[in-house]
Amino acid sequence: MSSTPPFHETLDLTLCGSMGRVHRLCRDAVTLAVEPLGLTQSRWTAMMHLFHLNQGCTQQELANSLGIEMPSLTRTIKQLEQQEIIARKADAEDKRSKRLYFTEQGLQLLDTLQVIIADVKQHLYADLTTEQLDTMAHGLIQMEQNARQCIRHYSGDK
Amino acid sequence: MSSTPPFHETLDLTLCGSMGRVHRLCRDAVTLAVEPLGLTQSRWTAMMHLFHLNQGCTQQELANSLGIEMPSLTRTIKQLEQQEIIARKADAEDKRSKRLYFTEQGLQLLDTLQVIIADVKQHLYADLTTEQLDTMAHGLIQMEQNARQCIRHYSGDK
DNA sequence: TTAAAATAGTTAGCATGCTAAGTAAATGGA
DNA sequence: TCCATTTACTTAGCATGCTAACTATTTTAA
Repeated sequence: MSSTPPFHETLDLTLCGSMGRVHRLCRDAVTLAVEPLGLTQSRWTAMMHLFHLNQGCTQQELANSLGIEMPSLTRTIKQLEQQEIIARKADAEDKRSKRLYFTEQGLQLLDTLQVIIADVKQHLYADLTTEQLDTMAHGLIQMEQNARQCIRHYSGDK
Repeated sequence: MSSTPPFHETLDLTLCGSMGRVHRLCRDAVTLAVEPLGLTQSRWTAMMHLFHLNQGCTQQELANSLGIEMPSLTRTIKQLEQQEIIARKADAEDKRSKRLYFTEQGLQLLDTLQVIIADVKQHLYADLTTEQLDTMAHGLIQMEQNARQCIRHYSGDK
């Protein structure tokens, strides 16, 4: 027994591959469930984050919340605007900024979306205890910090 | 205290967003570290998996190991072949299959790659105990199963 | 034995992340 | 005050995942 490798070593080369795979699968599950609403992953994710940030935030704030870069968000915002789910209004104070709001229809769609996502989430978390989920969440945060430091190490510092 | 929500609830809407983010960051960290070798993420990942499968496997087997679809792999294989890191040889038994082998240079590159990845991995896992990593690995497997079932639920079964 | 179904691989084109480089507005220091 | 820097956002184009649809081969079954 003492020579058995730790379980996670057997799973994947860096755990990263598994995370990518689980990420894609969870994403696909939700996207499939919300398919009737005509939303892709990037769109429903942005909607959920906009809801949690409260309306009226800037694109920069939303991008930070999503953990993606601005250009990635620009495309999604444009689509949501074309679908008339959200509206962009120039900030009166700072003419560079655009603030984001749900339209009337957008709010209705959001309601439906929330219900569906809550349901899917239950399925995704099935058979996982709160302790397990919390351990995973803490681990993810730690790995995120490690990775960022690692990136700094290999790029900036030479 | 009793009304405090579980930690993972505060982290992200579905944990999926975090996984995607950590996945991208880990991937970037390794890719940056192996940059001198001229390899992108999909290429070094494929090399590592090919090594673990032993040479001579088919593209289908490698795709399964990587958890990606065939067309995604085709592109990567083509690049690795152009870089003369791997070679494809038609199977004598089954003319549809192509078996994958490292070239001489490919093997040398692999050696260097392994050393670098082992190093990066240490950084990425810093401050995480074996127990934590194992819990995460088990959780990921469970979530992967849940997601697959969920996808079946929303697509096939109606 | 031969036509239908399954399997290995490819090509074409979409979704979503990224970086690099550009525009317009705000800010800060000479 | 005014030019240089910074900031918010956009555009262009790449990397890597995907599905759909095609070819060629193998297997299955009538």
